[in-house]
Amino acid sequence: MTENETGERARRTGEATKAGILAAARARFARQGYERTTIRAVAADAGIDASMVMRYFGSKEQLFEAALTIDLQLPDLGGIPQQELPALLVRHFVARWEGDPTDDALLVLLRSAVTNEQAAARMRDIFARQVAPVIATALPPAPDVPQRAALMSAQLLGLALARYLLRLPPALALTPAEVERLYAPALAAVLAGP
Amino acid sequence: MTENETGERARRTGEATKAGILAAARARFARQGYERTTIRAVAADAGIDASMVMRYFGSKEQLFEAALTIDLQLPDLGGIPQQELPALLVRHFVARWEGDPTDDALLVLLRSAVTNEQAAARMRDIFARQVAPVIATALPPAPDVPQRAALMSAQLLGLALARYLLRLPPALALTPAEVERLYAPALAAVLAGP
DNA sequence: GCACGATGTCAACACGCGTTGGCCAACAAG
DNA sequence: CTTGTTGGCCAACGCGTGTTGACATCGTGC
Repeated sequence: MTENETGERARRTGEATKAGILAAARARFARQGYERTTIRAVAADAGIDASMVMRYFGSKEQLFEAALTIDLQLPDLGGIPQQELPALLVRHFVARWEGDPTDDALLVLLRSAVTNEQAAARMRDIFARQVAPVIATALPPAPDVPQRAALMSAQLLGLALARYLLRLPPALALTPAEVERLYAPALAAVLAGP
Repeated sequence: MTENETGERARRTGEATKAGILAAARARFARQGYERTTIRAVAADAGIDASMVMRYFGSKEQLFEAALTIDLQLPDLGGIPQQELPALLVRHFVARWEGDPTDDALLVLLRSAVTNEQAAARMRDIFARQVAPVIATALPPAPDVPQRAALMSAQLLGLALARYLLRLPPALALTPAEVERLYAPALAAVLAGP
């Protein structure tokens, strides 16, 4: 057994390969979803044999699980006035979707969550842990805060669906700034309540 | 001419079988999506052999195509005042989603459109032919009417996504009337513009 | 009666899938 | 040198898939 020493030399470990597999898997899952993504294709993208994927991740399902890890990177909304929250959320999400083209995490999650119960559960978890609390801190306490947060999330998800998944032409015709201008008031309407 | 006789095995006409296959296919596609739905499973649900499905529909893809035929049954909005349109749309869509449980058409379309380009194209077509014109008739002419219609569709799709596909608990906690009360103003915000 | 088309079953084919296990090359340690 | 570990390839297995074609059954028109 190899022992780690303090003066550890730079070695070509399996970690690099594992990261390569994960990146390839994310890209495939994002483009094709869970079912149509094959272990063989992921392995080919990563430049190794399919059996290596099994070695490092155990099974296709575990590989998928690993690819689902996501951090929405929501900013801290502690001091944000309620009026500015909607525009900020829209801007942040659009930027997140259109930012780094190699960051397929959101695409993986949304595309998979619609047909894969495992991914749907992950989505619910992300909403409960990352989205709902952040929105709740910017709102005065009320019994229907979680419901309003869910409806705001629905709006943001619907935007992503129409623009980045279905690619409705009129939705694509808008610039990010125009989306913010037209869509933020809609978030605000749910935020404020009827 | 074949007569229906009680107690005797009536041989099915081809149309009845075809309709049975289509109903079974819609249910499977709605629950499992395109990839995980197998011809054998559809045939078993319809109580016939898998080769019958091929006989009647040619291929799995053509069966899917047939299952995608959808009529949103949007009411004529000719005389509707603009103020009432959002609530009417929300009510109509929620009713359509929660109405007939055997009518899986919407579920098929939405679930498939996220991973299947064929279904996505169908969705764009439905938006362009059924949704956008109806919304446009209720609005004063403006250059950004299609964009606003697309964003309203995004909101309705997001609602369906959160409530019926992802099943976010807070979104499920709302009654249809509460959804209408909270969500219609959001549609109105997009409809009216900033 | 008899052929015929409609309705349906059955067995098989070819293929791609996830997964397994054996083998190989490099290399560090004893 | 031997031994063990690591990173990797290769061939194969078992299975389920979409799809095909040969065969069975039965009501009905000539």
